[in-house]
Amino acid sequence: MGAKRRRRVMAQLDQAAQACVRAGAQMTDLRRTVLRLILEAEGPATAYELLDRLKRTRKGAVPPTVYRALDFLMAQRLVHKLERLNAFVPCAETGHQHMAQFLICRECGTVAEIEDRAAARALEHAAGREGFQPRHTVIELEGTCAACSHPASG
Amino acid sequence: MGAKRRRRVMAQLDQAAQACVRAGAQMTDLRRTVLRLILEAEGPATAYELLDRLKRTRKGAVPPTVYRALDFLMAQRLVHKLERLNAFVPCAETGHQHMAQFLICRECGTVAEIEDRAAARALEHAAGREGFQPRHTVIELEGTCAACSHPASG
DNA sequence: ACTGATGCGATATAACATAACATATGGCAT
DNA sequence: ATGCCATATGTTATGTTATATCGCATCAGT
Ligand SMILES: [Zn+2]
Ligand SMILES: [Zn+2]
Ligand SMILES: [Zn+2]
Ligand SMILES: [Zn+2]
Repeated sequence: MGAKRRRRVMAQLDQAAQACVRAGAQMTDLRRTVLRLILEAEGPATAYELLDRLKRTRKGAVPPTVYRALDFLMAQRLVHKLERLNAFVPCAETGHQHMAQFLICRECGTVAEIEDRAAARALEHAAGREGFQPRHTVIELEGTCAACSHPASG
Repeated sequence: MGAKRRRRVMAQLDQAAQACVRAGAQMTDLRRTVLRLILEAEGPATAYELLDRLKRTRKGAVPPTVYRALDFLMAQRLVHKLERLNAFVPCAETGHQHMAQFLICRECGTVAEIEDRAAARALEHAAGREGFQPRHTVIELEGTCAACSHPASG
């Protein structure tokens, strides 16, 4: 089970590297490592959690080390920041631009990235009516996920 | 011009106090003062900005003092937190429950609270499809406001 | 070689938020 | 009146998240 997942992570890293080439951006060792740590994480990872893991292989890593990598990865749309959690997750749909939307479960901590076009359109229109040009949109729904709603039936 | 605004703030404070009574919540001096500081602020106010102002009249105020008041005011839906800015604004539409939506201008810092029912419905439906029950939703559009988009025509 | 852009190292500090325990107050049952 | 509980706030300390700034190395274009 671990092997399959590792292969998937590797494939995602390669995809990400190719996307960077296409965008004229440099996927360095550091950035690739931080992205790998995020991909390998079970859920959202905070900057300092990533830093701790990064330190295992990169002795001198300090906060700016990881924040710089995160800034790059966010600019490339390879990862998203969850503002409610101050934590980072891989983009579930890299490659095409989208208005990321998240469902964050308070019970189990699970985060799901969804993409509801109707909601995105509605917000774009609402902004347009105000003459507002959105550059970055945060949409995070915090509550109870399906699994945690059901009283463990079975 | 200042007098008019002060009267409006006072009216808002009284409304807020009444809402608290209806909700069985205690609008204490401290909480009222923090709400007043938020209402008087020109724009979004951070917790530490509020703390600094609070200290002028409440000598021993420390971070927990203001964070507790903010927690109360948020629970009463009298203020919102802007997650992108770690800052607080008064609710523009107190009294009726709503999915707050914000337009945050990067240029001038202006924040507008809007309420687009179509977007809210779409997100509720999207969550429902996933079996997710939202309790709190963050919607923040960051970009350029109408005033800042126009090259100062005149 | 010179220059500018980028990536990263390294140190320090700023900004944001909470834990944990103490004290005060008021309502209420005995 | 006394004891008890809940709520609000005081108090001290700490934890967590993020940035500023300066320096060095590399590399591409000139
Ligand atoms: Zn995404
Ligand atoms: Zn859950
Ligand atoms: Zn509101
Ligand atoms: Zn503006």
